[in-house]
Amino acid sequence: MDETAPDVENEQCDDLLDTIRRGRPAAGQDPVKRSQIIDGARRVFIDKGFEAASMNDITREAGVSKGTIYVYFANKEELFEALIEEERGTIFKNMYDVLDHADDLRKTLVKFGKVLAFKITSAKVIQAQRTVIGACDRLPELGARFFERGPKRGHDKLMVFLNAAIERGMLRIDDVDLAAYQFTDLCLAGLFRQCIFAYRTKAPSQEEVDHIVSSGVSVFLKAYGTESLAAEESHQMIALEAKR
Amino acid sequence: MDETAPDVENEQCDDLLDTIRRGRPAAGQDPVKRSQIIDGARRVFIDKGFEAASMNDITREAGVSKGTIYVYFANKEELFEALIEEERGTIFKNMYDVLDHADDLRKTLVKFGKVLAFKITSAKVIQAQRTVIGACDRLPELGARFFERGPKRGHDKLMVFLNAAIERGMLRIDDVDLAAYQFTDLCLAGLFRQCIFAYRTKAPSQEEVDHIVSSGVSVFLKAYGTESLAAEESHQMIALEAKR
DNA sequence: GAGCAATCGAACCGCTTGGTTCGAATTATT
DNA sequence: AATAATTCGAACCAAGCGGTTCGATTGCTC
Repeated sequence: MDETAPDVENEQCDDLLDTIRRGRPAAGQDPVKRSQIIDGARRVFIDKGFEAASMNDITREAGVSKGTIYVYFANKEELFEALIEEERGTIFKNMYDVLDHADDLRKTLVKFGKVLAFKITSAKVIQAQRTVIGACDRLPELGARFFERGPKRGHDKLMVFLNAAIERGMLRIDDVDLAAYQFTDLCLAGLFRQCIFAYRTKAPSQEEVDHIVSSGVSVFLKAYGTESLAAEESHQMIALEAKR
Repeated sequence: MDETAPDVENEQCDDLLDTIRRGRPAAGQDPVKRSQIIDGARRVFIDKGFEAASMNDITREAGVSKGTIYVYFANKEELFEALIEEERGTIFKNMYDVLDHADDLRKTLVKFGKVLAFKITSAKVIQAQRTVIGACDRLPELGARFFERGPKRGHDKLMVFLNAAIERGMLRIDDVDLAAYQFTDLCLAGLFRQCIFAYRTKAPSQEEVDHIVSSGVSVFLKAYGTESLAAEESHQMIALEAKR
């Protein structure tokens, strides 16, 4: 690290002290203004892509002067990275909660699959992903970070869930890591590639997603479900028919 | 159509006649020069993306004067589209031949899956796909066309193959269209999204692809294989063990 | 070797880019 | 009301953009 460079963390600390002392955010520290800028940036970046988006567009869209933007963000790349970081957070937040209150295995998988498929193929998320993908030749670490802290983190949570199901004797899986990827891709079955290349004006319909996911879960369970899962399910079936 | 505009097709025809008559390509008709331009364009577009690539870069890289480029292509977009059109052709050409000389079902599916996974996740193809994805907000029809004439066409061939296997009583599938997507995505199992966001410097190893594909085919056949497939496979197994 | 046409290469156009600067206006604390 | 500092807005910069033009050059055909 460059020894002559000012220590960023101390600087921020000083700014924070200033804020407390004077009851007013220091330059480039007001979170409201910051959001305002990022909100404008989001609209511009996402529908123009990184390269085509101009700082002047963002200025206009955010209703903030150019000078101010450069107080909050050193340059275009830094602004973009901050935006994507936030975007990633909101996209993947709570996406995997379904896995925590598990009841029936099949039902849980279907519920999870639907949430996943819907989120990942929604217009907003597809556009955001396109923007990241388009920029990730120029900013290689951005794409890697996006994947690592987004999809990958969810993948890990899914693995934990699958391992628990294995423990309970409901699944038999050799390579859980691979199986988790297979499950995710079964739930998306063509949707992701189709959407990312040719988003069909509107998102896939509820019915379409339902059909794909329930079929995907069936395939997954036929491959990895154990006899005791089958027994439990037929037991439920009988109970259901008895009720009828 | 604009009646005053010269008829493009007749113009090309005249040019062709000129070529034959004079033994020399007409302006903007020399296929060698055309390739030379596209080759340069490929290098620039693919590693800079559509927006960031400049016509001057391409001029330099192709070793062709700017004026000449504009004789062959009306503008940047047209050049880019021509490039992608060619790229799509070379990527997907022969990719589905494996399906034509079918012998053993599982073996054929594995062979096909490997070809698919390798192609789609190779460095060159990933970069090309990124470029298309990055540009497809600005050129929406390009992405749609790419998908339609590339992945979609292969998908259709796979459906034909699956239908034949159903006819032979080896598979039992309700929704063949969906099943074909499931198969493709089972063979890629996470690879595509992983590569497109965070290409890990080198392509997935042969072993990795082998593992993923053979596992994917197993899942697929457990879900959709019939008893007669199982019978045939166990029959082969017995023959194999007898030989040992 | 004469004639012709495609290619070259450089200059040029108007425009936009990311980024910078600075005095004026605004805002909140004291 | 005085003070201090953030924000504004507009002008400004050099650079690069896609695209065009045109005379010089090259290389082929006859």
